[in-house]
Amino acid sequence: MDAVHTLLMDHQIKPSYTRVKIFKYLQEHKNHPTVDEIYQALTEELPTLSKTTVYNTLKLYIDHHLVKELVLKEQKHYDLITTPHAHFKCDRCEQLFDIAIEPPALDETYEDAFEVRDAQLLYHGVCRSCQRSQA
Amino acid sequence: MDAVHTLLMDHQIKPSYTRVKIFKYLQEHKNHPTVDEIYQALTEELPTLSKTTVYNTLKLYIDHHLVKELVLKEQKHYDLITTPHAHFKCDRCEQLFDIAIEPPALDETYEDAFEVRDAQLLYHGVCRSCQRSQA
DNA sequence: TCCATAATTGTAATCATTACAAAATTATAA
DNA sequence: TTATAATTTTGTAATGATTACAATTATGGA
Repeated sequence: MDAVHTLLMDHQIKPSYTRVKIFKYLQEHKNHPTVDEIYQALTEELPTLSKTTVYNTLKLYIDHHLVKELVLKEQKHYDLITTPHAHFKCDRCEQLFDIAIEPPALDETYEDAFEVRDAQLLYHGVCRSCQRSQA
Repeated sequence: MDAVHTLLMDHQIKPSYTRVKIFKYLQEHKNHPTVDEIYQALTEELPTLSKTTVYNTLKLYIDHHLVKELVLKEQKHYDLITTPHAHFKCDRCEQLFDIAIEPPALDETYEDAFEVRDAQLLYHGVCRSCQRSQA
């Protein structure tokens, strides 16, 4: 039995051929691939693969907390620069809240490898009033 | 003289009527508006305003570090869930690097107001090799 | 084998953003 | 002032990732 098979079954996901392939691709390519990269890479082995399937499968994994989506695409928002701070976005009401936390600075391990020009810290979840108004 | 006029001039930006209006809108609406919200709000006062102008003006302010762009829109990337960690994105070569820093937890001030389900910490800047290969 | 269910595909629609060229406005110099 | 140059603004079209959705295909059980 395949470890990926078992893992998917454990999460009530039927381990179809395509799903296993996509999962293994993620295991073997930890460089945060995009949908297009996954699609391009697998289309040789799976000539009938469609991009929609890649989207669907990733969504399935995300819903089951097997995969994380890295940079949420949404509209851009604009802010007059004040002090560094973070934001909380409610996934229900879509509201954006300011949070008075500064993104942590990079320590010595990284500070000569990367010249940081900006940092963004974004929390996601459910805000108070949406928690209350839940059925 | 208007304070916004002076501020823009200080940053070598000609304070045109439209530019001042957009800047003041941001000052008076700190709720992180989108391009569309700015456009919709100002289109009454400035009936000939175009969305392109809003985009252009914001880009100008961003380049002069007067305004910050809040959630960068780009392709989504996918990552198998491991431990919480941060990322560094090089603005030159577009590469994405893992950073072993955990996004800070929300303290007592916020913890009963927000139910956090996810946090993303993203650094932007220039990576080592791009710093070296600069003219 | 037949049927029901689920998985996969492909095309079209959506929508924020960008490119670009034309038009309008403003500044400059004679 | 007038002509000319430079800049700002506009509007339309293109781009490109993502989603909607209906059609097709595969799968597993009776």
